[in-house]
Amino acid sequence: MNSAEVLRAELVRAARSLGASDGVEPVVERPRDEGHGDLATNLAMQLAKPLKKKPRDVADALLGVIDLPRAGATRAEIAGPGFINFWLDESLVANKLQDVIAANETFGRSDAGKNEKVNVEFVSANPTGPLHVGHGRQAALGDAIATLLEWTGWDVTREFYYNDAGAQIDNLAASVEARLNELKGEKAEIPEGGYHGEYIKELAERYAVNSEGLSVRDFAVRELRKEQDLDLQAFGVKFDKYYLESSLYTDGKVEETVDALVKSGMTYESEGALWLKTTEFGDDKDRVMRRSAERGGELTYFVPDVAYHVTKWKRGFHRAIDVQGADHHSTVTRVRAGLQSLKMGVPPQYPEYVLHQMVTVMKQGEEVKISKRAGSYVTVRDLINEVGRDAVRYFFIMRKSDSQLIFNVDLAASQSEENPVYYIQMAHARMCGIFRVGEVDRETFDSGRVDLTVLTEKEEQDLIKALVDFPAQLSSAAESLEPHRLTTYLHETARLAHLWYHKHHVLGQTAEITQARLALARGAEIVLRNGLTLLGITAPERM
RNA sequence: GCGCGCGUAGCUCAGUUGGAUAGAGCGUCGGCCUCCGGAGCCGAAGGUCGUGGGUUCGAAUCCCGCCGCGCGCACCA
Repeated sequence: MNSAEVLRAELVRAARSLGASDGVEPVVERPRDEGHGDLATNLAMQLAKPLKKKPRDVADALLGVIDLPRAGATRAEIAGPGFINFWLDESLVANKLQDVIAANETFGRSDAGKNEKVNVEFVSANPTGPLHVGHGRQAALGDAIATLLEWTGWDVTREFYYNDAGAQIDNLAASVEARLNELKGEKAEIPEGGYHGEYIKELAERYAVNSEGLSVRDFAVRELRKEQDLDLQAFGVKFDKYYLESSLYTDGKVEETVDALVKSGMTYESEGALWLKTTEFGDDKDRVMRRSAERGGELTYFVPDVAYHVTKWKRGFHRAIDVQGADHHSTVTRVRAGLQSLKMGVPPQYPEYVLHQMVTVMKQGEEVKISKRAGSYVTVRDLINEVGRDAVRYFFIMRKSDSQLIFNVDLAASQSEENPVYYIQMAHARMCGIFRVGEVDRETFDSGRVDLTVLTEKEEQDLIKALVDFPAQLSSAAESLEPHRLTTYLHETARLAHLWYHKHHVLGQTAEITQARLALARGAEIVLRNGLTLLGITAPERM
């Protein structure tokens, strides 16, 4: 139990003894303003109405029945409209640092997920070209979310869904064909909606030299998948499962789903097409599942998508998270409507979606729109080559996914403290540096017998509190599926570490102080390292 | 036009799920200083949280209207 939980338990007991109902859930949090103590509760304000008393009177009464030592506090006072602020025993706070060091690389882990299975699907690019910056944001976001869930006790599967069956692939094949014709001296006629990038020409050239007995289509898909794999490798993202859309057709899963939907009674025929009543589930109009004969009679794209999500459910994932660009927003209602129509006991909010807004790449104050190879867009590879994997990862998750992201290439590439990645890595390297210069082995450093209560400087207390708060920050980031909370936290913690470092020397003090400060440096190093590695960013020992 | 998202310091953005005097970095201005690890450290100025209402003890946060930006609105994916 952490200090907040201890306090909350005591508050519940106190509230009951005042005659509050059993359902009280006092909010205990760390106040923004440190003048307001280490922890604060709004309990008195919550109880004011049911008890028909003024908040401050309730607070008074509560203080009368609260057992401070049992709550882990040394002092409490009523403030503002009726908050009760608590000051924790400083020695307790300092001793929390022991926990950080003892847990080391596992510090921050929790078991909220109870080892239940969750599927995180991200990137899911069509194999029609190199990955673009949007995919990059998705890769960084999805991978970070997956890791956050792992750290909070979920059994995570990272999954990539290849749309290798639809019209996009026809366009791809036709585009390569056009370039092949060009090689034969004919005029290249790239179809409408086709692909114009330089890489298409390269594909055609390679195919012309050695087709390996494959069709243009199969060859192109294979090569581009290989290329995307390399992009992901460069980015350090690993998937547990690649799911091919085409397999849904060959396994008959798509037709199964169509049949089941028809049987559910949620479909109807109109104008020669088959429709799904998505309006029953909040859509603004019903959607076509199967086009009429005169339009080709093919299934629309969201049908295999429904079939795909059925497999997720059947594969035992009772929680699924899809990370997608916000431009695919319209699929959300359709996929959910399909799953609901099937009445398989899938919750209405399944799958959960994390949608991200667009990425704008800026270089020297100007927007960069194209890359040489891809033509119409900037690739992930371009960015990685230019600023490095760490910076790309960090920059892609440092913003809330639902706000647009401006990727400042110059800042990401700079080796200065204005660059947040560099700033955090530098803080970590500094902590390591202390040990290096002091010739103390970090790994075997034993803080067990060190008296940490001598860490009474303001900067020390601030840093300790931040370090101890890491698991809570991590949990909240995981719960809300918002990795940016962690980057914000890490930046702030790095700031506190820099501040402390500049103000107080570790080496060359009395043995007592040096030992205690080494423990603090070790704790900071651990938290920064865990945070960075969790996000797929390296934590160098020197820079 | 309809749906979704966004609008917070000059700029880029946080804001602990409704809490106390709204924060950080960069930039600007004014001082220090070379240290275990380096164009560093300290301080100041800077805000009607797009706007107008509502909900309540309390709103940047929730609800409604309006303004601005982005995305989506096919028998495309």
